[in-house]
Amino acid sequence: MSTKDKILDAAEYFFADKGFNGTSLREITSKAEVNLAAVNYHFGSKKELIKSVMSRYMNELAPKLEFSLYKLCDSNDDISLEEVFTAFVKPLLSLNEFKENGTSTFLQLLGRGYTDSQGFLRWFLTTQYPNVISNFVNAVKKAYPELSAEEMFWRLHFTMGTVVFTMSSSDAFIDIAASDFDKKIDISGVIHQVIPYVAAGVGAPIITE
Amino acid sequence: MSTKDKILDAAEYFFADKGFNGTSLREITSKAEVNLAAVNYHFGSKKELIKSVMSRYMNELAPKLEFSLYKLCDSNDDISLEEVFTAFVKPLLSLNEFKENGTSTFLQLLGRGYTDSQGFLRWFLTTQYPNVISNFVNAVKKAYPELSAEEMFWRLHFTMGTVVFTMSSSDAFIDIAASDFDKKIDISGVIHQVIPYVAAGVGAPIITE
DNA sequence: CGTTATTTTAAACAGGTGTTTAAATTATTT
DNA sequence: AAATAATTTAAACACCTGTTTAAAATAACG
Repeated sequence: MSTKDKILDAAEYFFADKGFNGTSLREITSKAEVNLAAVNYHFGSKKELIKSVMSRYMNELAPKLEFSLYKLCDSNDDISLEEVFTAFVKPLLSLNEFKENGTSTFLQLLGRGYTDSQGFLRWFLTTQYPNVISNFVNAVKKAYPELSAEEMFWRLHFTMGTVVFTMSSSDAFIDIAASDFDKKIDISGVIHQVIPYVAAGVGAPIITE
Repeated sequence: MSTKDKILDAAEYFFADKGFNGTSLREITSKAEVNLAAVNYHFGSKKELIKSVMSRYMNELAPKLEFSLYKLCDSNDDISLEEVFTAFVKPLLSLNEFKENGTSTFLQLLGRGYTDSQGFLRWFLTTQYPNVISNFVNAVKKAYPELSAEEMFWRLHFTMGTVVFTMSSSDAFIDIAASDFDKKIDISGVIHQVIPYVAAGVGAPIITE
């Protein structure tokens, strides 16, 4: 394995668990068993390393997600919000074939990206992968055309919050759920719990008053 | 104003904006115009300072919240989930009288507490203020008795995520919304947008399959 | 082989972190 | 007013941070 890949693997491991700010380059290079200076040599800076870690996943996920959402919009049938959110499941779970624990790692990273680092990663994702977002918005529009642009704006951000927050702490939640309900759950189980929730949230009646 | 209060005020200002890890004691003491060593003298450590910042709000909020939720459960009438979440509004908004921008500051702090610092603050809040949680759970149970304990567990965590994530970035969202929709919104506006969403999410039909 | 490139290495850099110390100052109490 | 206690202060502590440097090692190419 190349030095670059060794660094990326070690970086994503710590980034997902402890956030970007909470992870030092020395932790990363020590786990990766490479020299400290290798990060700056291969990536330029820590900020670029963070981008690279996210890009590796996004480049894998974005096309699948775009296609899955596009297909849904393309048909002439009516679609439900549940179907819109279910369109995320297969692409997300396919990350487990891309990398071990890929799905939950990616979702945790996404959560970190939205809370750490004062939103620079949010900017990075929305500018680098705008089609995912626009396809998603189109699908929601088709499923719930009465939703105004403003309500859409808020509800999609609420949804983002639900998913990102849940997933960034998914390991802790899964542990608690396991001990409280004596029931083994994995990341796919959490996803199937969250879909009815966000679908109902986005599909909530429109505020009239 | 006492040194202790000056530190608390400066600390909450930076903590809300940049997180606990992202704020240094030197930033705090410099804004508070007190000596660096004052933090350790008055609070012992940074960790204890974080707890104190949170406690100041929680001690103000917890009794009001408990009472508001308790009153709702106490009546013989049927209650809706919307009513349950609406019970949070007045206590939360009353923080604005307690401190300028108290509501949004507190909610941002809460968001930080759940993502920063690997969950030690989550532990602190759930152990120090358990009655808020249990009253809340009881209210939800009364509004939606068909919900199993496990579904309740997940949906309340999803709700936590929605609120906490939204509020920790509420300033950014409010800015975007203002420029995109030409409409001035404040923290109370966001709260009224989020209630139908979480009420519908928690009230989503039960998964049978 | 010999000569470039590329990559790895140890060391230092400049700056930041939370915390502690002991002396100086202010408040309180006797 | 004198003695004690509480607070504030500047300085240092030990350690960690991302980044840079120049020399050493490895790889690629003519």
